[in-house]
Amino acid sequence: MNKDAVNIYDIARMSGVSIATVSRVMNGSEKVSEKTRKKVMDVIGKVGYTPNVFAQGLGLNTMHTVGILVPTIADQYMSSAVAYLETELIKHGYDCILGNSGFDMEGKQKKTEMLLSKHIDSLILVGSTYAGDGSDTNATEYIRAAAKRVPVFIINGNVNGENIYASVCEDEKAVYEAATSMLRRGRKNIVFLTDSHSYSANKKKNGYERAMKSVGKAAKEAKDGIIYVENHIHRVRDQLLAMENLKCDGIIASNDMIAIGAVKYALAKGMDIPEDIEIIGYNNSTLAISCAPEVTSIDNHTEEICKDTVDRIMKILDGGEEKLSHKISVPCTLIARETTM
Amino acid sequence: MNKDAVNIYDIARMSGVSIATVSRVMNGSEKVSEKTRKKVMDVIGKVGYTPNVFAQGLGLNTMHTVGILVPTIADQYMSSAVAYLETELIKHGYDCILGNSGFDMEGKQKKTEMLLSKHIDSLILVGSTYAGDGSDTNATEYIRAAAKRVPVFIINGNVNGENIYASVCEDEKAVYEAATSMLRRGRKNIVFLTDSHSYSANKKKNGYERAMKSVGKAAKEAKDGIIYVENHIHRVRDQLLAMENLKCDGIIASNDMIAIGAVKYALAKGMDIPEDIEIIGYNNSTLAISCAPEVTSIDNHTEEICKDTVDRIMKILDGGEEKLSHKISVPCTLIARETTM
DNA sequence: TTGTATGCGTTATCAG
DNA sequence: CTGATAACGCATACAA
Repeated sequence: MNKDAVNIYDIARMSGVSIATVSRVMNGSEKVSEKTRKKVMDVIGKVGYTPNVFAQGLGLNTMHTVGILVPTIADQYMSSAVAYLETELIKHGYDCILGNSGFDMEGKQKKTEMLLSKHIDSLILVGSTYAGDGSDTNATEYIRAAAKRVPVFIINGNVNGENIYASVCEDEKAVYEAATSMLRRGRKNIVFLTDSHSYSANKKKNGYERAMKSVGKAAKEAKDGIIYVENHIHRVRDQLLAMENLKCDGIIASNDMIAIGAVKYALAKGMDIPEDIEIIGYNNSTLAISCAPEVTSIDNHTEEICKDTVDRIMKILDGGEEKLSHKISVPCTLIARETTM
Repeated sequence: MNKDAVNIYDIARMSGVSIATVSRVMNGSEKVSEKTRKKVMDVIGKVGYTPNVFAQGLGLNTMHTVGILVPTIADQYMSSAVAYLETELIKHGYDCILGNSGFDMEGKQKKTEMLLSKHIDSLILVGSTYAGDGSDTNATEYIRAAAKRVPVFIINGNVNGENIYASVCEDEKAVYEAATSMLRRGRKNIVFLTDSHSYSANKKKNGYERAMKSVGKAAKEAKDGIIYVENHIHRVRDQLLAMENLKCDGIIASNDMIAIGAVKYALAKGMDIPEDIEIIGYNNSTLAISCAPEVTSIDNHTEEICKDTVDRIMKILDGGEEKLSHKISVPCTLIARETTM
């Protein structure tokens, strides 16, 4: 059971050379005659030798592996991001190892440690939950600690520190513009729905508040328009239905799941969408088009961000100590559908 | 960069014992005095020593890691299954490493090889795509090859072979019953929508055909009711709209995405759901409740199957060569919503 | 109870 | 161009 059996010594013996030569052949060294290379390759081809990655890793201290940490892979945004990342990493000859951390601090630290212990060459944190709310530096100390060992990349979040790199989308701007355009269309009471205090959620919230203030709303009024909900369709709907004095003609949600809860709320209230109420979601996921009416959503360009992240990882890993900017941001795009006018 | 630096020799030196003793402490051996254990633990706690997993793996030939292969993690069913599997595996002290194989043979073989090369203790294949269509044994040869190295578990698929274990849900029965109940409610023209020829899709198809025949439909007629579509909401809708002589009052789909495409089709046709047409999806995913009307769906008990799979893996890994059945199956449950009467 | 010595499969250094 | 040999860090059989 679990017999790799054939090792470099076997190949060496079978092809009448030393292990050093076999190793050279495997690693494509120039310093080996075409004749012996062929001899060795023939044997390898015949018996199907694969180097033992542990032994390799032991010596080289690298596994050509990057760790990817997500709060939960059972989330459309995370799973699609992981899919993009994996696809890109493979192209560069890196495998990936996945960790589900959950949202609590203990899980995050533990899983970070787990990934680190696998001697990953780099660590990718997916989701703004890893950025804390952007203020508490204790909450992100484990990230800085990890960055002492390998370069850390955060997708859709930002943490300051040496060897930490961030890729974010311009959430603040996107929500500001979405809200502003609603206001231009004459909407009077716009609310913002979110389920989190993460870095990203806060940026969206700021965009909303700035838009509200730009049309003369008082700070308090803008704050009151922010409603915290659970990330669950029916519970969003029910929570809104339970708010008896809720009067709104526009909703911006921090993800599509919540937006669909809002749609269900509006339908339950007998409102016409988008005439009576406009709704905008976030992430432009499959959920947005599964709904009826289909939900206008802000696309945060996950694929682009992921590709870009992998590119930057390779720059550091291959190119050595090249200096690259610690943070890049990409603009979002509003995908208009049936829940806006 | 990437300095683990502190190894077992350091700890041994710092606590004035031999590396053997440190190793014993790390592995919780009985044969070490409380005094020295404490001494060593103190040092470890102070400097934060973590054993090098490569060195461990080199000697023991196990990494306490299981490989999970999915065609694509960017799929609700796969990602939720992976989440369940990972949660369970962690409880048993196993980490997991993920591979995205795609749906073509080359990717499947390649990624299987990749995972195997990481010295996983077991391999889990998620999705019936890995079972081929159940007939062509060439298409599953790489699975049998993998099973020579480690126990292989297939979620929602079946491949015969030594050291290969399967967990499936009773798709045939579930679809048979769903179709039968539609027929009992007086539906005359029921069609079955699927995007695949996988083991699981075929079982569902068989359930549909059996139900049709049970009410006296000719074999040909039953066959004609099977429509192959793409796994994409709008393309399903458009394909159905393009079929000018399509007349149906009942649709069963092999997943929720397709079912929602069917809903969109019915709505575009101006049909009333469920009065004019009933629709049943599969997987009972978030998509099913995001739609309006919300889609009746068959729950295939992913969580249960995943838990069960991990339990069986542990029986083999911990318990040695215990014989367990090569295939278990769990029943499905119909979750009635607004697209059925 | 503790320490010593060896093997695990590579890669890399250094002679030849 | 090729071969012998020393790391790499740990677990463990064997000694003490």
